[in-house]
Amino acid sequence: MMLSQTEENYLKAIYSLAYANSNNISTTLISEAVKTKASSVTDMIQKLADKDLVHYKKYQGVSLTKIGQKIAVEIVRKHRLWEVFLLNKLHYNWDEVHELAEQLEHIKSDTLTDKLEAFLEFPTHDPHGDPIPDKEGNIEHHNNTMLSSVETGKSCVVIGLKDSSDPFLKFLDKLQIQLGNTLKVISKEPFDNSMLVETATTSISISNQISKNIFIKKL
Amino acid sequence: MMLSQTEENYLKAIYSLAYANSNNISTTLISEAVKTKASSVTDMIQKLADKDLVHYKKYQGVSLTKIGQKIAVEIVRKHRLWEVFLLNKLHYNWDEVHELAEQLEHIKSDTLTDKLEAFLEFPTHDPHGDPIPDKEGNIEHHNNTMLSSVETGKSCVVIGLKDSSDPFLKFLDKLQIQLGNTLKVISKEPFDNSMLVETATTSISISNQISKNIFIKKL
DNA sequence: AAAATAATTTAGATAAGGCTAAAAATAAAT
DNA sequence: ATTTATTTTTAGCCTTATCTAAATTATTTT
Ligand SMILES: [Mn+2]
Ligand SMILES: [Mn+2]
Ligand SMILES: [Mn+2]
Ligand SMILES: [Mn+2]
Repeated sequence: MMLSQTEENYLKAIYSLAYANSNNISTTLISEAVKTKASSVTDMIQKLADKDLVHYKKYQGVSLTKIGQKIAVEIVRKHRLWEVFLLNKLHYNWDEVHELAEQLEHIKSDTLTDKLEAFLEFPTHDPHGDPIPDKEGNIEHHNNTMLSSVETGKSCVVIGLKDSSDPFLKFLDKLQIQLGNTLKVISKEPFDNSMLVETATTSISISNQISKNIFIKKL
Repeated sequence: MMLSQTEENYLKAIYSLAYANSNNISTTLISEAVKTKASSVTDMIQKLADKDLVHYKKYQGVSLTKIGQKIAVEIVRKHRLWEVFLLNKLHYNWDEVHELAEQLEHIKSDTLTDKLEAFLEFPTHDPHGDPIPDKEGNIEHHNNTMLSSVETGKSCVVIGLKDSSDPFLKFLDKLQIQLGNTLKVISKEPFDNSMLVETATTSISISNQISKNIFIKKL
């Protein structure tokens, strides 16, 4: 099945939204994700339904079919592998790779993705900590433990981000927080749920908004 | 200036045709190069003329403007750098890289090309021996000495190909001729201008059609 | 120089993806 | 249970890149 870049972007958007929202995905949510108008989304999901890539009943929102899901995961796989390439090989920063990967994920080839994966030595996660699906489409999600849930006095390792937007990434750069860093919770402020956190080099105060967006593994 | 992939392909086609034909390029030639109908070409070259990328007078064919030429060379640069990446890093064969580079050359970024070039350690030629333009668009063409012009008894090194089509590349694979190989002309057949050539491992007969398509450096 | 042929341009259509504005359906609030 | 507000769909139009068929210009051939 030969899909346009636009169709691929819709599938990927629906996939991400379904992961975050579980039930049927609304036209409006998709329109925000692909930055277009709701009326255009209706057109496109009807087209995708004709191609059996989404389940769709008028006014009821959409969900991916088996084949739609498979294609979406392939695009996610390509996106994340290209991000690894851009960071590890071309030395981009983690806040620069997403935009370029948005283009590179649409390169069509039967062999490119697997060759790229081998060249990168089979990375398991992208620069933002998101898991990279394997060749068969299997994907190991992390188990949603956030920094906000760590008890006072306990330590943890940063393994991922819920929000990987450029501003958030730049903000973490400023705090000198990177994937793999060990953080220790010194104290928690009941008033606003902020926490004092010890990094390798210093101590910083982190708002609840931030700590709810950082995936960690407890130590 | 933000150009579509289609517009970029037209500019690149006109650039290549101009290098091979020198004078103004006809609508028909372009239509063959971009695999479309002549009427579509007329539409597009009018659009490119409006954007000052080509010089165009009705019925007189087109030539690239300074800015059109600059853009075309940038795309050629990207194409050839990606081909080097695909061959050197992902271990594709030289007959497989072109199709993928046709897609990759359209990735838009201010920084990607230069970073890719640095990562590849500033290659000067692509896998088919074609010169890679530098950052400023300077390009060193080879001096059009063909294998067919080598005298009997003399040796030469293969440095490039006039025709880099997949069938020709596969044929050279069969003959075990690669870039960098030294060839010695054993004898020439006046009747059909074929030649007997000694390679590192064996002797082969090469037709004039082939020897006219192989750039060499005399030793 | 006129006629025939070939190349090029124009005119009119189509398909993809998008938009605005209006209509229809669903959800929320009285 | 109505009314109101929100969401979704439809209808009609636009742009880009393509096509076919017809008209026009250029090039050959006689
Ligand atoms: Mn990304
Ligand atoms: Mn990512
Ligand atoms: Mn090529
Ligand atoms: Mn090449």
